[in-house]
Amino acid sequence: MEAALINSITFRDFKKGEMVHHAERVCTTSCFILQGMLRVYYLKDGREVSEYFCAEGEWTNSPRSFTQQQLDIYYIDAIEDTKVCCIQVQDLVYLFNNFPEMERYARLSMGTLLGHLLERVTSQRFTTAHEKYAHFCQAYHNIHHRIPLGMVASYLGITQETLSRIRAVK
Amino acid sequence: MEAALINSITFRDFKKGEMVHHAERVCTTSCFILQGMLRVYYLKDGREVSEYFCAEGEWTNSPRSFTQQQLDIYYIDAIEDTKVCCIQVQDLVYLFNNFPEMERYARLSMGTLLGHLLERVTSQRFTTAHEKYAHFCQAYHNIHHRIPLGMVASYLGITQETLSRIRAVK
DNA sequence: ATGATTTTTTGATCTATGTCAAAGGTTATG
DNA sequence: CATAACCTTTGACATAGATCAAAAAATCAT
Repeated sequence: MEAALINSITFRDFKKGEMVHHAERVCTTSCFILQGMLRVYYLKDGREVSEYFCAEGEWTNSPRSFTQQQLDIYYIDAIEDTKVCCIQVQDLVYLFNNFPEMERYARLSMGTLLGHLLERVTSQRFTTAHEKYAHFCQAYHNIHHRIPLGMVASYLGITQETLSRIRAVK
Repeated sequence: MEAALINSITFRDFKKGEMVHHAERVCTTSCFILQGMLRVYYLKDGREVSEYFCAEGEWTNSPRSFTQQQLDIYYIDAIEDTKVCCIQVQDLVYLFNNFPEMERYARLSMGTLLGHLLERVTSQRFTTAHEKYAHFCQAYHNIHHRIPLGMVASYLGITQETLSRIRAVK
């Protein structure tokens, strides 16, 4: 299995601000971040809304587009110079079909992701902008300071101005 | 595999208002709803906050508690008289270990669930109470009228009063 | 470095939604 | 079938956070 895995992997570098995935294409690549940071976002009324941020040690793709091989709303870009290794969806399918332990790995890591998302849904309701920001800092504990304020604001669903004021008092 | 599956399954009935799962226990059972409706909720400042609703054809449990076998914040109750068939976590583990196709089924249905959750996170930001309610009606198209107003309000993170007014104008 | 972008902060309003309170409806129970 | 328990609606008022505008600070490119 190791050999099959190693053969499927390629390396890529992205400059800060460079596009990693475009919403007009089906996502066929999943990136494992070695260094740097990627942002998954979409456009709403012409504005970029950050969906989430991925840093070292995380797999990044446009989830529904990658798993279902169809179009979705998400763009991905690099918010720092970033080094990744990539796997193509067809190689991953091959691995799933030939190595059942991969299937288990995927199921378990999806379970973890699901837990995080559920927690986030929870944190978004019945909470003030302050509480949302506090939760964000906790969820992204050691990387939150690497993300520009405007992106954090759109992630939280509040305006830049409000977030700026929140940071000022804290 | 069919035999193994059938032997693991038991049937249960819940009356409207009856508790299905208590947050003080680890969740060891997953319920497949044959008829009726269950609600997953948690307590915030003594109030019940609905996390989501499950109807016919869906598996219901306390997600992190069931998959990680640890405590979590969620309670589950029946909001209608409900008939379910249940599987115990240890039986499911057995099936996963002995029937790789089960593993795949679980991974794929998790992927679907993940997509839904992501969409929900999206819908919670930058939307007015009106938009949130409209999205809810869409997401729960043919079952939303079966859910009491107060529960819908807490699901959306708005007050009952606001939801009542939204419904009035529409 | 130095001017040009871009990002963040600050200030002055405005509005959607929350809170509190009470009255109507509806459903369950002895 | 009556009374209690619960659920929904309506009203008056308060407030967190949005919007618009512009200054200040930080970052980028020549």
